[in-house]
Amino acid sequence: MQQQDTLIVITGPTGVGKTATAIEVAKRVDAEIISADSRQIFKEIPIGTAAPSAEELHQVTHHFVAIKNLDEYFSAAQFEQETMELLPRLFGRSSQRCAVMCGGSMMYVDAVCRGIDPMPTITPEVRERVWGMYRDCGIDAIKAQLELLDPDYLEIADPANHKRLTHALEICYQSGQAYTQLRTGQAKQRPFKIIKVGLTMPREELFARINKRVDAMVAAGLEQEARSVYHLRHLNSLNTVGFKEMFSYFDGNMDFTTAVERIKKNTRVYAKQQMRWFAKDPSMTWLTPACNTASLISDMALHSHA
RNA sequence: GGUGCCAUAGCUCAGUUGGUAGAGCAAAGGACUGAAAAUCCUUGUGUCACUGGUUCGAUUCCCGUUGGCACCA
Repeated sequence: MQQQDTLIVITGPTGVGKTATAIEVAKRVDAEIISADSRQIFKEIPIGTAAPSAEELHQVTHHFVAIKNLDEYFSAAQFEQETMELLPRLFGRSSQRCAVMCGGSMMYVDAVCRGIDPMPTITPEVRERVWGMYRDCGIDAIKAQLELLDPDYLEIADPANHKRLTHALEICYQSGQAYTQLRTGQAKQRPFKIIKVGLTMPREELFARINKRVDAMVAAGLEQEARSVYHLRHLNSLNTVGFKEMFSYFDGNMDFTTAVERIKKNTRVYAKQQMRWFAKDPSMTWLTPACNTASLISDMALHSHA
């Protein structure tokens, strides 16, 4: 029987051990790895983003790791599109017709597994127009515009979340339609089987691992890495746990020890946010990392039937 | 040993002219459809150190105990 094209998704909170598991699974099913990580995609920040090591990258071919400059725009939608284009080639190269996607960026994982509604890409002009309005006139000006162009969204939106509100207005301006009209929430059908695995472990254990990993990052030269990109600190790609705290230290707003403590804390907070998001996903199979985890996952992919 | 000050949330502290208490941080819960490691929302019961006294009522005043800090010996 012909093996069906299968995407094995390995996700879970930061620090749980996704990278190592994914590499082992990829070897077992003769697959390449797609990284679903919104920060590891950038060059120049491998330490702070806990990117796969050179050795790990050498063991299995990875995609979407260290391919963008820090000032390049990238988004979940772009990730969806590029991944969908890439996947047929990866299935074709795998004797088991498998690919592995590994990462904890929640929107990226969903973008590929379920899809995102088509929306126009915001031009720099529109972005500047809306953000200029927000800067100069505040959130109420944004709300007033939405009241005119998309009152339905204003109704359901979080009134304090300026990012959501400005984004909605950007879409309205760019598309000439209400943002709400473009949002269907409909999941796309994918032409391959998806095995979605969430790695998890007791919170206490995960937090201990996170703390330890941050210490390891510091030992590996996080401070130096952060200094090397300090001049780009205004970029979204560096609005990232591990870097914003270091920048704060460089600016004299906190001492080094405090910065490291805050990185640990913010990483823990991020991990909880991921767990919360993934917990709502009914299609997820949860596993605790153990010595047989990779073999369990490959068996799920190779022996199940769609 | 003597004198003075302190003891309140996980931590740092505020406060109650006597009617059982609240900030910051930490922590917890939640939202999320094109910047998502982003962005945003919600949540404070704790023997007010212990024992006894005064009082209708004590975390608040008084006696003592314990612990801490400072100064004097």
